[in-house]
Amino acid sequence: MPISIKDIAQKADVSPSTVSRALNDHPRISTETKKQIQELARSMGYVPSQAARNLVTQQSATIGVAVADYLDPFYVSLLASIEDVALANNYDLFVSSFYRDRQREKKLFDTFYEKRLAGIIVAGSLIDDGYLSQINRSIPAVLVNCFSYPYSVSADKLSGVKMALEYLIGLGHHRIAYVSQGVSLRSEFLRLEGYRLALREHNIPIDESLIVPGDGGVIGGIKAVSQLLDLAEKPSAIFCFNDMTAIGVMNALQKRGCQVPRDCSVVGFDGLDITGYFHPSLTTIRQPIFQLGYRAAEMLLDLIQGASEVGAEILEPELIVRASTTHAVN
Amino acid sequence: MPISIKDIAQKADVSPSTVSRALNDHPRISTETKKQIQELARSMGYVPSQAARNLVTQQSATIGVAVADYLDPFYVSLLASIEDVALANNYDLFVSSFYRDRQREKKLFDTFYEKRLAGIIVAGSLIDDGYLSQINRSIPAVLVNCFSYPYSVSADKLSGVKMALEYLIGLGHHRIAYVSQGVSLRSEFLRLEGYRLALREHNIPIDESLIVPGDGGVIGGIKAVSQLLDLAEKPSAIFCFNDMTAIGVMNALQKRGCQVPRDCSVVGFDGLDITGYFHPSLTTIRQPIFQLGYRAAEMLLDLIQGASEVGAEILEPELIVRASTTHAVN
DNA sequence: CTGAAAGCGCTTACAG
DNA sequence: CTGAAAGCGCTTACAG
Repeated sequence: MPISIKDIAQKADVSPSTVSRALNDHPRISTETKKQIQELARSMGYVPSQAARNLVTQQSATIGVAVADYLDPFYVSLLASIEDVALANNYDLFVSSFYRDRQREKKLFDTFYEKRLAGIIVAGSLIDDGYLSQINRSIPAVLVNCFSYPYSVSADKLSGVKMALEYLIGLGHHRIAYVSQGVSLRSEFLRLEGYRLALREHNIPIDESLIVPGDGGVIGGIKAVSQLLDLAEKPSAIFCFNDMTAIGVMNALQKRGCQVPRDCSVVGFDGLDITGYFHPSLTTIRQPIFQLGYRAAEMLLDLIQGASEVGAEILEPELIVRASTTHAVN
Repeated sequence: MPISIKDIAQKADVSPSTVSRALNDHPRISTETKKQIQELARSMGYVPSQAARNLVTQQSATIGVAVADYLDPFYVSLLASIEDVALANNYDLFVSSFYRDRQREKKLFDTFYEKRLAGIIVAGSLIDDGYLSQINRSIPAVLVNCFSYPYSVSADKLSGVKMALEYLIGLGHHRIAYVSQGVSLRSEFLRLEGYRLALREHNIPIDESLIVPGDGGVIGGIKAVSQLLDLAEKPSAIFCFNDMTAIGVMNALQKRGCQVPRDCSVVGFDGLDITGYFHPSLTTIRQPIFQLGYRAAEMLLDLIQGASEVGAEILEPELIVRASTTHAVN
């Protein structure tokens, strides 16, 4: 049985109210008794009950974070930056992954609500706008990479994809494949849009057989390659939905005896640290992951503290040229 | 203001007790009113307050998980398997990383206790046995890879290291370097012990200059390599504390023009999926990560449900031979 | 099968 | 500056 405020009060011969005030650094309390009680509490090994506190204050000092998949390092890095801000502001984090599953994502909101969390951050949501707009009624929420949501912070996907494509086109590539996520979400839509736009602007005809589905992970990238290498006219470069996909793509190419970048250039998307250590190191579009998480947390904190409008921020991605890309031979 | 059990009671014209019973599937309640109330609750969008429930029942249905570093995929995979078990048993997870920092790890225990969590799992603890033994007084705890703790599940490090070393020795390697974690914890001690033991058994003299410190991550591996390549007599194989270290080691070797495995073999430890996609793919000792997490969660659940003894389990690792190792040329 | 009552451990107006 | 009291939203013996 944990010791309570009452136990301390009894031992200190004061009322529980006084103990509570001492422990919470309330102004209306004599410095002396405050110190005494704090000391006593420590010596008794007192640890407050969050449940009791949350119940009476009708709020909790924990922030919920739902991410699409924490087996993807992108989300883990995001988490780390959110955690930085949260901890610095005395919030803790309740983290959960919905493993790219809509049903699990929806269930998470119930869990968050049962905990009466102070606010939530969702990254990689699979739920459409209609549902998302409901969230906000009860708990402040900030979305990452879902810029249609009023409170959100996103990387400019369209611009990122165009950077990648223009870079490849500049290297002389004309047959550029795209390995998608395989699920029609906005993040997918934007990349595809950017892909088509960039090609069109450079008068490169769009060959639909070069657009193959992945699954957002390594396996999807591997499967996509076997499809692409069976094509009569193979691609000279492959642009991937994200870095995990690109890892699979590079691996599969190398397994099939196709040298990267000599025989085929590969470009990823995300800018995961780990891709810098691959051989060859991966050329990729870096999302400002740290900033994304940092701002999301800051905006959420503002919202929690009563700000009525925090807006939707869009951050610029960046092209990181490494060793997985080179000129087209022709 | 969220709606409460009282609101439902009023609308249904019954007492709050009845509502509580209906919602909790209590046996002593008529099937009809139960259904009615459940239906009503749903239609009113009722979501129970965990704080209130936890306060009155004096426990919570959430399990705390503390991991050393969730930027290391090892811990993320572990988390995923723990989550499987927890969710299947209607527990949710409160996860936190202490980023290989003792102080942060200690603070976590306070947080766990404030939440009156049902139990905790710690992986990669930096705290010594003395402190660990205190944890158990208040909250059931299971440790992962800390087999001196009474309730724990660990991979047999010593045996794993010997497998790796014997494999390399079998390939004809005599100058085998070891890149450590750089912190003297049991997990480090065991690896070093296994390293020395294996060499001694095969009458290979131990050259202390071949034992260099890493940091458990990629950067440490990179730094270690520059130290090793400056040696007059270079190693022909490098055994690494873990896979992340090995990734750094491979990268640094390749950067210095040293081909893996032709010029130097590399062996990791952990068996992370991602290392199978590197080029060359990494030979490594696979810890049974899934089993580790799965059993830890099961044991904790047993403990929570009153089991007095769950013991300390030790699981066997496995050598995965891939492409980063080959015969010594001599 | 159902209700009234007590209580979980806190916080916070309200008096003094 | 301090205390007595009420109440947060539930659960659960105790009666009936």
